[in-house]
Amino acid sequence: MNYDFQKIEKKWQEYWAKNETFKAQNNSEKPKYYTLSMFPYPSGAGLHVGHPLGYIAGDIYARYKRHKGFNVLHPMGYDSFGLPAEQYAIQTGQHPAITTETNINRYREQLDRIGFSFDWSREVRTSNPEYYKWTQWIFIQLFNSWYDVGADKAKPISELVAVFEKEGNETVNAVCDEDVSSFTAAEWKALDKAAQERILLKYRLTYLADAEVNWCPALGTVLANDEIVNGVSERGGHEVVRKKMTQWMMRITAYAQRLLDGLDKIDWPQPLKDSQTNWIGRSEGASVTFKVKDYEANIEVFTTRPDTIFGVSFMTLAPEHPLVAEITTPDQKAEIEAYVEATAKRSERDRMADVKTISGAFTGAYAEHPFTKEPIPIWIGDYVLASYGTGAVMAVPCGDQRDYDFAKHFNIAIPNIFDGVDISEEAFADKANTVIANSDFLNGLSYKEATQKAIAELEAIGQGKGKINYRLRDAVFSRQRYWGEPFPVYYDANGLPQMIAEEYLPIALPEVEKYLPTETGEPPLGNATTWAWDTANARVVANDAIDGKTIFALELNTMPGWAGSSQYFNRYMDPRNTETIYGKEAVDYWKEVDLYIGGSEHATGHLLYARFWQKFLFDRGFVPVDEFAKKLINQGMITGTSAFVYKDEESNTIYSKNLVGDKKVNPIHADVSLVNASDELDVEGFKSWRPEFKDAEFILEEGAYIVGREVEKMSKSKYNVVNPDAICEEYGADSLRLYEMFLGPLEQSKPWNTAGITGVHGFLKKLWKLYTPFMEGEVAEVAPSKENLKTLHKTIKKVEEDIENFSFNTSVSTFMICVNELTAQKCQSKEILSPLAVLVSPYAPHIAEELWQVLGNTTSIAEAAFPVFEEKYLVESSKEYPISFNGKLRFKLELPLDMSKEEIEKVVMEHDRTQDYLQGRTPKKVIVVPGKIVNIVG
RNA sequence: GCUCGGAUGGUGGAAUUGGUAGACACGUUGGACUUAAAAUCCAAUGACCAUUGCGGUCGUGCGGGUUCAAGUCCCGCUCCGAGUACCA
Repeated sequence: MNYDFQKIEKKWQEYWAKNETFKAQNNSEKPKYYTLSMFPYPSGAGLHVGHPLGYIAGDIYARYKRHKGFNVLHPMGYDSFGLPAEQYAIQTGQHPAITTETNINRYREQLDRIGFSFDWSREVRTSNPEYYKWTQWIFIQLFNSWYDVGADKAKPISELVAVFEKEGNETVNAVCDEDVSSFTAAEWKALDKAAQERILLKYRLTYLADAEVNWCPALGTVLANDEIVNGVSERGGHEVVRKKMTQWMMRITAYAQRLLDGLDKIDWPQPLKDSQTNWIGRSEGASVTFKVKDYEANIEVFTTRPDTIFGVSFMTLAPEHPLVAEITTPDQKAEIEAYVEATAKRSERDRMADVKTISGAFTGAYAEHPFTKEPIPIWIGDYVLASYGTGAVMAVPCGDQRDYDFAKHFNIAIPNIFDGVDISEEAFADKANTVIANSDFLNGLSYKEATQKAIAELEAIGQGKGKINYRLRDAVFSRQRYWGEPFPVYYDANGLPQMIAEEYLPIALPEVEKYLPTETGEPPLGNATTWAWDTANARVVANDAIDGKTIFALELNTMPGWAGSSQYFNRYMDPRNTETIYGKEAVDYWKEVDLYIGGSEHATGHLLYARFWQKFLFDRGFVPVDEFAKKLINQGMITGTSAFVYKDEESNTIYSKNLVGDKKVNPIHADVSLVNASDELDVEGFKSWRPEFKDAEFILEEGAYIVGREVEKMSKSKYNVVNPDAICEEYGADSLRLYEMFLGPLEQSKPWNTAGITGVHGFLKKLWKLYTPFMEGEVAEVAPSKENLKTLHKTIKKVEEDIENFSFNTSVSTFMICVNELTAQKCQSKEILSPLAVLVSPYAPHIAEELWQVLGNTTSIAEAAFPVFEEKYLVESSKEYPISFNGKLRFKLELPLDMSKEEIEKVVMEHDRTQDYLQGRTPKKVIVVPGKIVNIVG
């Protein structure tokens, strides 16, 4: 009987679906285990072999945990809002929902073929109204919350209002906008409703603000910082400019410290934690207030080096700093204005690309040094960023290279305040070796001592205090796009945002004629004609009904891509709940994701925002834990192995790789499916694939055309994409699963080369062969031999260790060794073959199910317990000792393991070969490590 | 520039606390089976030298060091990859 993988795989995929084998229950006697793979954006291109890598690893772990007696939750869904479907809609007029549906169906087919143990009954799609209802719901909760710094948690806004009514805002310590002024209870009560609303907006965890945003004209939307790579949009690589717009913002900065602290509690890869740490960018220092001379204004700066305060010789403001226009003297006005205008014109990208050119302008104004009272010239320069700290720095040229360069360029004094340091060539920024000089009360102190002293003195004169600053900014939450979650928001007669009551959610995405911005520059939802909120009847009505009394305009922006993905892992716990976001029982039972697998590219996007929302939901009592994923693993990328043919530049001749020599040739990508395992090209296939080369002359070597190979990113344009369907067709899903694991360590990036798959496919055939006696009829009960048991238990031990360590590649090798050994032993014992099938089943579930059935079982192997390793089968009585001389292995000697050190030395020294090597010399030393090695020195 | 990874045969990669480097596969070569091919099976396969057999020298990016013993530990470099970037 042949190994008919097509038939077997289809059979068991149908069985699992029909019997709902992997459906998870929200309560069980068993311990719970929640393993999750990051859900995909269903793109039009479908899956290539790189995509399922993490899913396969997660699936192996899920199946393993099931065998180990856990109640396993292993769901899958789709992050189905996003730009590509919308771009396609703009080009073709096709509704993104239709494109998305088609793509999802294609994904589902591809996923089903690979034999995943997903609980599809829990599938979520972020673009489904039943799902985004709850994304909108969370937005409302954020709107109705503020951050209490004292309690270090988010609280309902109603509690804040209660405080305002009782004692005003003086006692309130909240994370809020910087421009809140203080008021008493009486003053608060005297305000009208709209004025109160305006104040509350400054406290809410999501709020409207006029923000400098990254505007991408080509995409017609703003982008978050993490959506910009190298100054251009991550998607499409379009130009990004700065623009001021009213946007919904998320007060993630309230959580900066907790997001940082939480990293210590979770088992995530260090590089990922590092990039979150850098992104949050905590720095300790002081805020210092400088008075502007002859002017009623102060300049606040943040510095990490308050110890160098006596080294300040100028100040630099960002060109966008609000004080610039005010303090500039008439003489300098023209110059400053020209400079401000010039920098505004430069795109962020230009400014970044060109960090070497030093530019700036003098405002004509002076600040006053807090201690010496000396005048300090105030400059502006684009090396100071408006978005970091206060947008102003106290420049200490002797201690900071940027300040140093600026000072040199503009001929500003560079006072030296370091003891015994030469600063004629460059600034001195070494904190550890700092000794302060020429600094009044700080003289002779180290960095640490001087910092403390300086802060204390600044506090004493009321011009500064210790401060912790974060690089993390509040996140822009509005997108000027169609295909995203609509906000559950309308704008009342005062133009103030109002939340729609929870009971009327979801607010469904309206239909539009065109997916482009409107002629007046409004977002695509501006094209909707039925997009107004009727407060009296609580429903969406036509725009022409807007009367400013009971019917109002709805929000035109939509939410960003990360909104839906910041809560899906919780929703899987209770995905069909229509009453609440998830039942308390469900979320108390599953608590958090035990194992999360996904790409490292989400380090500062999805994974940071999701942690933020989780902490918020925790504060407000909606979830029981404040970190959503205990352990996280990044799967590496699978790269493609591109193939090249070499066409002569002059003629229509194409040379085989090793005949190119010094000839001038153009490498041309050949489709990898036209190349065999020996790098030989199917020339006829190539000619019909690229008809422009049908008359080309192919110069072969030894009768074949050999292509060049190069590892590149897997992409359509490089013709190196390998489709998992094709692999399933030719070798089967079990081979695909095994091979993806066999390629190398999960976390590492590695090239795909289809040629190697014959190895694992051959292994499955050999495995199948071991069981063939049971397919052909009755097999007499055979007791396992000692070798059989040793092979089996060795395998159990290794495979179990490997799975626990996520070292899936080595367990595939272990299976191969096991099957090779059992084949050599002619093993026919059910006591060996039964547990072996279970061991293999997480990796190659289809064949395992089939073999399990062949052995006479009538239930799914998924229910079988994982075999238990027993040490006793591995106990050896002897060991083949390597005998080395001066660390070099010379021969091996089989000796009993219970032999003492002395006895071993005696036997080895008396051995003929030892005497041969020593040639009469007496060794200086003999190292004997029982059970390991013997080394003779001398 | 900074931070974090990594470098082992022709290829992907093994090697637990320092203890037999190259497991397991791919590829290659030779052989068996076959009219032939495919499939399957067997053998060899780090490099170099020797070969009648035994064997020997070198070898984990480079240069040092610790040790009886180093892919593994320490110091100094080179190259490659990822992230980040005027963060005061």
